[in-house]
Amino acid sequence: MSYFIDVILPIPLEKEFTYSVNKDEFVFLKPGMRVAVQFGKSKVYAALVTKIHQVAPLVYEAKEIEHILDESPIVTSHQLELWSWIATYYMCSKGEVMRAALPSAFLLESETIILKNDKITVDESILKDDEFLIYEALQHQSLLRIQEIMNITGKKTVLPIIKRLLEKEIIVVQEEIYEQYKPKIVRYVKLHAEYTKEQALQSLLESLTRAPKQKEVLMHLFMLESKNNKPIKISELAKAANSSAAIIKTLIDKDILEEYQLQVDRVQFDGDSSTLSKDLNTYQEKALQQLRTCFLDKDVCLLHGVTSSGKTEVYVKLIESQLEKGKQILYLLPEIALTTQLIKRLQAYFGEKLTVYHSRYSVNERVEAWNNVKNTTSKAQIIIGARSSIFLPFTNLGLIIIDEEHEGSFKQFDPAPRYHARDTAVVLSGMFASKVLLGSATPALETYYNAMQGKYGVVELKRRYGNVLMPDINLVDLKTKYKKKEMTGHFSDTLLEAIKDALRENEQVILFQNRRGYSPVIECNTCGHSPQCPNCDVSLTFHNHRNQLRCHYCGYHMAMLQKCLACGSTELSTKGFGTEQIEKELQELLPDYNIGRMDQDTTRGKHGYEKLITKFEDGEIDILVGTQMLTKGLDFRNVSLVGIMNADNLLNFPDFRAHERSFQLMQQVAGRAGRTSKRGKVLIQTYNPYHQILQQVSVNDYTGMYKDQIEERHQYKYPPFYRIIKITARHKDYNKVNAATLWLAKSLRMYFKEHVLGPEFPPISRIRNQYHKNILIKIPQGQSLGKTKEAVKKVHTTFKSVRDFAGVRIVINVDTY
DNA sequence: AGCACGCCGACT
DNA sequence: GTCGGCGTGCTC
Repeated sequence: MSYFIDVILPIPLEKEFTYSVNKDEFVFLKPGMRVAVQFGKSKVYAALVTKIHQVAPLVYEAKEIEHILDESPIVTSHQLELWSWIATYYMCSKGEVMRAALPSAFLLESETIILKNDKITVDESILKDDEFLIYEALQHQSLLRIQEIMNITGKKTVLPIIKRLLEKEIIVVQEEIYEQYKPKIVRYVKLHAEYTKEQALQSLLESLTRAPKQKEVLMHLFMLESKNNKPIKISELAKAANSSAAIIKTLIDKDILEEYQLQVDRVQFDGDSSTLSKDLNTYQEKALQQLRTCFLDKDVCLLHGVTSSGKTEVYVKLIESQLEKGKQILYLLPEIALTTQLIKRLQAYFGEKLTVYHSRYSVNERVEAWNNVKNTTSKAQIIIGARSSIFLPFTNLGLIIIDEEHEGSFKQFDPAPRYHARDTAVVLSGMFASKVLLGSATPALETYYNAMQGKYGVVELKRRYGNVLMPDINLVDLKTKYKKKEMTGHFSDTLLEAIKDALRENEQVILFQNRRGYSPVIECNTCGHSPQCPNCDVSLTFHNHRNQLRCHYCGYHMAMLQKCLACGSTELSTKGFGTEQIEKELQELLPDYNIGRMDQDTTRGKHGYEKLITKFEDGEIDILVGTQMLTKGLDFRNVSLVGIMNADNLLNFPDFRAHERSFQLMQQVAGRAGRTSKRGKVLIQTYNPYHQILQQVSVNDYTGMYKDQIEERHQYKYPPFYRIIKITARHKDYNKVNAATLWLAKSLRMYFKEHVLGPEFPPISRIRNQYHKNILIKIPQGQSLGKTKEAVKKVHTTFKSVRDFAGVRIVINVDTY
């Protein structure tokens, strides 16, 4: 009898693969366990078992597995179900989902190592030069890696050389696999069992009179033992006795002390969690009651609460009641909002029960969090994390909170799976019959639409906490300001005066400019030429700080030009402005104040972001200039003024979401102002103060914005009325991209007629020397999504078999938000 | 995705 | 002539 398993491999291939196993393995294996398998000629991967069966494959011989990696499943059946849903809905392979879902420590990959063959005596004369080099290196080193061989020979293609050496039997190769996860072991000590009797101890202490240091250590050990009655770490003892590890080692060697080891979690919370959750004010209390009622007959509810209305406190209450029921809670946040500020606040309430799952944590920490969730340990009852935390192995989920629900970063863009964590969370929640709470001051149009349609429940929270007034938002017309010459650099007199007023009152200021660098364009005054990126279709941004021209798409950079590349003129001017320029102007205008800048360039380092925030909180910075980063979940007490340097470049963004996004962004930035008793002030500089969106921002009119935008979406056939699938073709050859997309659009039109838009070049048509071109498919309500995707897949498959289009990369993006 | 195989230009 | 470029096809 033969036995087989089907596995998912972490590679972008549609198929699952079948391997053969022996009877014991057949009995032992369960879906969700990992096995190491050889795939292709040499590589070994960790594959995930999905099925155990006895159906032999028809057209090929199944390979045997290498070995089993897990004692018990590391992935639950719920997860496998969710993976399937993601793969189908977002049109990607299960392997891609697997890669995104598992902590990288679970995804072992092998590396080829080269060893010398001891069984043979080598005739060195038959070796060629590079072969000899490797042979010689192996005399000194027991093993070599491919990378090392590349360094030794100075060649890029080393595999043929290795092949020749293999044939001559001079070397052997092996695949080295390594399990990346290493449990953290802490060493403890206790008194050896022999000395637990009073008398034995007495004589021991006497015998140690001539070793005062050792006696000292022992005395401290007793002190520590009596003090807190818990295991004593070696490191702890060494510190307490002001002694060295060597002395302790001597004691262990003499069998006076006994060493033992325990496995511990890397992430441990050892603070105080005694803080009781705050009492809610009447409005919060009312919202909480409404939410509870809502959840009786709705699975998803929206909490639409203005900025600083105390949504978090409401969440805390809901979390508490889930904890009482022993359920797990998932708290999703956009990556950037996962600041220590918020985590500390929640830790104060929930302490030990809270686990943070986050890309900044090490692979080992992630594995521990994973295991804690799967084993339903109390440590991982509340998970707070960014979008990838939806992949954790929940067993008993009761509630998912999605804070800042409108944030675009919940959608993954670049590597597949291109999933939206909010929408996936709703599906995940369905598997556990749990509830989803969406929270936002500026809900996504789709969400609000669902709420209006009665699909989601909705609860409003319109008062700010402590009855702080909503900030006073004013528009500043740049056109008249320039005409009247009331501008200093990029600052209108209105804004500048307001900044000075705030500073005089010892308050802080936030200035928002949605562009980093000094200026996005450099132009020659004589011939009008402006330097472009050689790899991308954009002009280079000038960074004053480094005196460089940089491309924000591919990272290309060069020293700032002294003269025009086209005509040699030295008269170069800057067009447009970014955060750097604002910072510089401010420093000149207000030399007595400290100005900070927060953008990708200043938050690059590991704790760069953290440091800036702390500095601002501590009042070391008076004015903070920054990009989008400023908007997310930060809570600064002393900010009384927020300035938006230029609203127009937000509004003019070529995307059907630009207006919605601008509204959300400006409302969120504005929300940073005046979080305590004093009413905050917001100034928005624009050339177009009568723009509908700006008017709506200035009076906090979310509903008005919603009505206008939803009308437009309806008229122009955009979400939520139509779903969108975007298909992008990429290739370095311009003509090939054109031909390929024309072919695709034509084929798709056979199915979807007028609902196919394009092909059209995006605003930046070339990135990293690859041309991009898009086709949009709009799917009306009522049209089967499943069938639509099948049709798209069919077209894609046919496309792949067309010879002329070989090498054209196709990216399918479902729900392009 | 990796990796092998095979075909073609540009250097010792 | 080999080296290294890249296009093509396959992986249980």
